[in-house]
Amino acid sequence: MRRSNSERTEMMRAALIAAARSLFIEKGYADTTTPDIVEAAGVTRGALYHHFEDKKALFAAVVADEARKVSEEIEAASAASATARQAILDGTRAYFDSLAVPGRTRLLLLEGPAVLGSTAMRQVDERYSEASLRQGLKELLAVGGKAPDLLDAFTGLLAAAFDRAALAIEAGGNREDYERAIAALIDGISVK
Amino acid sequence: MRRSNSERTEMMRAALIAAARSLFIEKGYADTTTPDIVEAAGVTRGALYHHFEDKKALFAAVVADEARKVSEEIEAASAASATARQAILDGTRAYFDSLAVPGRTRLLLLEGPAVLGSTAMRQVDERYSEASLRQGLKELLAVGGKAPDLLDAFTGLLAAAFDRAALAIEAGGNREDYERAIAALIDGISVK
DNA sequence: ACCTTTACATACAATCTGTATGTATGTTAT
DNA sequence: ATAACATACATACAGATTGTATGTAAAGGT
Repeated sequence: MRRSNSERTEMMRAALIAAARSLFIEKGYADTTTPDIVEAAGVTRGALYHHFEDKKALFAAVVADEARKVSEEIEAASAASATARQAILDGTRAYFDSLAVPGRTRLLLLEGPAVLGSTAMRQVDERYSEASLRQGLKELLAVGGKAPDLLDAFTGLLAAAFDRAALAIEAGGNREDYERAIAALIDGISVK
Repeated sequence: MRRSNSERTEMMRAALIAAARSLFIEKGYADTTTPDIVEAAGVTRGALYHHFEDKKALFAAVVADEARKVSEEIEAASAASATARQAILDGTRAYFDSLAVPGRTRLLLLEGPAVLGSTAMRQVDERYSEASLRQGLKELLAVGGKAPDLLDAFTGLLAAAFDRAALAIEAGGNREDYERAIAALIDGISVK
């Protein structure tokens, strides 16, 4: 079968990312070897090192893929919300749903920051999921007549709280409790 | 010089932990090799693998040491606080001070969860620093006449927020802003 | 003093990563 | 259409790292 180079590249990258994703989730970054990955993808290490600079770059591609999916699901869930408060709460629930996809917490919350560094990971987070949270909080503070000088701080702190909640829920915590606690935090900063 | 076996063990373990700590902070877990560590400690790999099961176990010992120090500093800072609210805020500031020690955020917040796993790391956190936060929140909710059914959730969420604040401060964020934001979160959940 | 156990050093085997090199397939220009 | 080139991928290799196995010296018990 004859395929163009761009088609070959696209398919090969997708195959390697899919195989790597599965193995990184199952065994973690350190315990996943490049021979493992290429065997799962049915190719050789030559293909991997042709399309990715190194193992870390492939991991970064996997993480970016997941972050984009999470972001899209949050946007879809909160786009039609009536109020700023409701948009944040809808987005929170969508975030929990999205992070409940097996392996995502490991990729995005545990291994990502360690392998890629906190600053690189923060940039990914800010570019994707934190952007909508910041917007929601901005409107919430505006509605409540509060100064927006702590907007950045609140955004970061709440994003971290969401992350922890997702991990706790995965570990068996009661999702309802965490949703109520987050609602309480949101309401606490929006009223004086 | 003649030393007892227990003395030898204690000194060797301390020397290995100190050397490993320095290197893990400087280069990270993956890029620190066991030859590096034993060379810095002035011994051979035989000593390392005699006292620790593997490289990960040595890392765990380093992390546990740091977590204990952080916990002690929080306890010392909040022991004499007048109110529950003040105890939490004093503890928060002590936490930021303690996490400002170079390398601690990397060890405790970034590499620890990834290398040791989130559950193992959570147990360390809960055993040490989160215990005092939970106690403070419990009193705070009691004083405010609020039900303690979300105590666990609030403890986890706020602990995560503290962690994020420590990372943000280290990355150049304004510490005052984060302390004010945290105070706002605390006050938000303590009043109705 | 002898024997056992513990502490540590040295030697070894099995991977794993990244690179260098070789080959086949696709692309472009004449 | 085919020569010339670029891209995609496979194979081969060198260096480094981990954990273990084995050997030696020091300590502890009887």
